[in-house]
Amino acid sequence: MSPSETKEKKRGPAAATAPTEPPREPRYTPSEIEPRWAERWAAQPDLYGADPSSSGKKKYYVLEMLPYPSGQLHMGHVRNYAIGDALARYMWMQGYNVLHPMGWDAFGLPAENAALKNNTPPRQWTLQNIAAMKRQMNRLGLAYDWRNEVTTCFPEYYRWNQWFFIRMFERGLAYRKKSKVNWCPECATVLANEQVIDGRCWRHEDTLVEQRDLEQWFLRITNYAQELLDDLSKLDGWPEKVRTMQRNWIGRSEGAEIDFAVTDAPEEDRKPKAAAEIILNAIEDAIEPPRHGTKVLPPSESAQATGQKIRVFTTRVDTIYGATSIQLAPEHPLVKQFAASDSKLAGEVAALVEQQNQARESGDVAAIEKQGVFTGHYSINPFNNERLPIWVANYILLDYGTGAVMSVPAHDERDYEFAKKYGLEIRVVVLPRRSDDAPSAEEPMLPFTAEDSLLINSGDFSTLGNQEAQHKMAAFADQHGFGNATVTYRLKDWGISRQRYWGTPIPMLYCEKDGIVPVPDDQLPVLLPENIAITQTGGSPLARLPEFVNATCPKCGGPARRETDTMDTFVDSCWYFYRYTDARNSQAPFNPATAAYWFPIDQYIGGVEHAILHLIYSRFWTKVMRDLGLVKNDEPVERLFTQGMVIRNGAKMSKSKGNIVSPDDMIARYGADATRAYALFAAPPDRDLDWQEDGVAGVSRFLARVYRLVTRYAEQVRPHLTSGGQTYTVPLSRTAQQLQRKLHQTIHKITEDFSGRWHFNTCIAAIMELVNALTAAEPSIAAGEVPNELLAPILRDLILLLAPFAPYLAAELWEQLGQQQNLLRAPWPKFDEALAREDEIEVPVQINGRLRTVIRIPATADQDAMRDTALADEKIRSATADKEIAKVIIVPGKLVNLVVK
RNA sequence: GCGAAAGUGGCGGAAUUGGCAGACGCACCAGACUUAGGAUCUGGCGGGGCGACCCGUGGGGGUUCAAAUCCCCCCUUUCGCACCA
Repeated sequence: MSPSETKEKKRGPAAATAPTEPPREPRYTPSEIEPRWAERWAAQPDLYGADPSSSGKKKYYVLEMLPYPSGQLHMGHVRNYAIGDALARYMWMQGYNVLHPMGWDAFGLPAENAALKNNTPPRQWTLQNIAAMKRQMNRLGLAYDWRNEVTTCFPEYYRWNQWFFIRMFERGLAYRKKSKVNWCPECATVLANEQVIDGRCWRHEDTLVEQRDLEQWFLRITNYAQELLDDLSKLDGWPEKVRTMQRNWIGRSEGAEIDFAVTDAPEEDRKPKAAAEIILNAIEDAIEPPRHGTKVLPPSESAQATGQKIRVFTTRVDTIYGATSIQLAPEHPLVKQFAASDSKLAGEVAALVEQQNQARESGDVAAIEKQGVFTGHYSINPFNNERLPIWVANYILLDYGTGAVMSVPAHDERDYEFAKKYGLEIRVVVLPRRSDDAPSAEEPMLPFTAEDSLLINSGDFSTLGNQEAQHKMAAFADQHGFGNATVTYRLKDWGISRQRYWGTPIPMLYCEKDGIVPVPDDQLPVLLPENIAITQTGGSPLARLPEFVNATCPKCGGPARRETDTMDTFVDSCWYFYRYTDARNSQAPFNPATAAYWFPIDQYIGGVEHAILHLIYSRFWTKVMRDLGLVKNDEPVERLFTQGMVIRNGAKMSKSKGNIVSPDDMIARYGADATRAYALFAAPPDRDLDWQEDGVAGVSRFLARVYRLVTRYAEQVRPHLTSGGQTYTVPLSRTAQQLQRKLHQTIHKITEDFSGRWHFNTCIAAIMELVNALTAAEPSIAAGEVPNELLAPILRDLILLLAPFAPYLAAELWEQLGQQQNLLRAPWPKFDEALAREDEIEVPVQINGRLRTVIRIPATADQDAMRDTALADEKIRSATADKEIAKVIIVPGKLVNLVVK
């Protein structure tokens, strides 16, 4: 027998309230109530079941982002799940067929690190963590249908990763290439572009990412760049912030590519020596001669040998007559070629790259001073046949556009800065457009970069508007074979190869004879060997297992080598939410008909940190699946909600900050209901939440008050809950009416919030107000002024309103009211506007906008009545006695303002 | 540098539309009760003033009968982007 029960018995039954003698009542003991209910719920696996064939019900798919099984839930998880769970419970009570699943993003590096540290196999470590976190979730009372649980490290799941990969390979969407890739020395693996933040690893903020040349598998996400961009405009249920981030990430820009021929023509004498060359000579003098006596070809000679073209990308082809140099990225192939025969140049470029790398470490890339080196070579502007010096510049990026740029100092900030520094010519070729469509007479402030402008000094294109000129000049280039209009994206193909163990094996074979061969479908899954010792960081552990590596080519039957890299774990989370709809399917990733019923996800909830990574990859995957004929929807997620962070003492909760609050601690002290309700009460869900333990205690006190209140009247109202309608034998007292009114106002407030604003903090505050009103009315209840016929539905509805936020307490009290029906299947309280309406209202009366008094008037009072009552008020009469009332402003039902001189 | 969001008591926050600033909770103060509890109940709680009143939503200006809310300028914080040609 628990201590609380002992106390209960000693205290005896609840007595009617008497102000002088507080009743002895049972205490609210979440530590007893909650585990009891958790056990009952666990025994009913279909309690939160979703039924696709459910007749007549509308479907609702609510989903929280699946966690990585680190071993412990943190408060960010609790907040995330408390939001989703409240919504799921509300939708159930609204009569929807709700799918609310949960799973585990179970592959990933921490399992390997843990294996290294504790000598525990990754699988074992992961499964232990899953068990621990699942226990925490159940203790929190989260309403998940575990029958659809998805664990991404199980072969039953990852075999479909492999299946999808092969489908993509067949369609040219997965390909292998050698390229410069991001390498995190700490992770000892390659990272996707999306996993590099400010040149650093997304998991290791202090670790600079290196560039390595490696053979990698890529997914051709760029094929979908335009659609991923276009469809963002359809996602009006997504936060604008996330859409903007994705737009920036995709980074579409329209422009033109133009070829500049590298020239071997000797320098013309009639042209004055360019300032650049003067500077170059000075630099030359300052630099030591090549040490090994390499033969340095004169610029013209080396160019003569090539006769090549430099292709530049520009969004401002209209300014091409203002180009005064060509700038190449230091890594541009032509630079290598120039440098091969020019060791001085090679040294200068190397110095440039070195400086750039050092600057990169300091973080602020844009602030790095622009530096360049003249190559000694020239190229020809195809529009006017001018000879332009070719430079190497540190601000040109190899992997954007063509890695080469025409420099137009008059009309580009960076080119301007560069030209000023090195004394390059600055030539104005567009002018602001005046209101009469003529070019402005004055020289504009340089650099002049405004979009709407008119061309000058641009041959046949002069006087054109620059938009028009862009089209005509690109067309001109096309006609003459030296360029074309084009579109570039910043988005790059997704590199998914990881030199790690704990991930999905890439189902590919390398055969001497047949080359790259996919593993046949009937041999899937390619199982991840589990008896492997993780002994070191780095390298692909699978490569050290001969029995894994050595395979047979399915085409020729000869020996083949297996791919030993594994897939990026973001592949796992690309489509897991489809698997939830049909998680035990062994014939296909899921049944398309079932997915078609549930998709798109109605509400997805998670942290904003996935705004790019997961949320762009999974959009891509859905589009691929659509093209494979598996799904009908273009987008996976209808509405997205990004919750704020949980912070404490001014910083995000983290081990390194030492400000972690453990959910287990909170549950042990205050219960799951209080912990969850506080997570919703302390701030609106989209804002950061400041965790204050005193606040949890406050919410816990509130729940205890509800518990005592309902317990106190449970027995007396129970018989009055069976009948359907509310019939009263006597007219309701004023107090009774007010309680009823407060109830309906609360129903209205919470129902409205669930349908849009999601300010659950004020929802819980509203329930507190309702409870305060009930408490205040207790003397009247004791005096028999509130009939049980009314008190019964008020208490019942109070429990229902509380259920999404504090499910354990709601279930407990629901039973105390004698209700047999599952609370989640009980209908949400119905709002009655007539009952919520006030009959008498307080209206502020102002004089010149300052509050002077408050009058009580019937809610139905018209403007005249409001004016008369206000003017008759004693305070107002004395305040306006010797003054002239110039004007009376009346806002019906709101306020009276007297304008007095 | 560009873009977005935010700035309200000692603290978390409230105030869908311009209409009583500070709901609700925490902390604090006073009291009641006591089987002294991680209680509970009642009252108070932006600042100033004995008072009538005055001041008050980051700062400064403006619009309005009326501004936390709208407009202009500035400051601070957070987030995103940042040599993208």
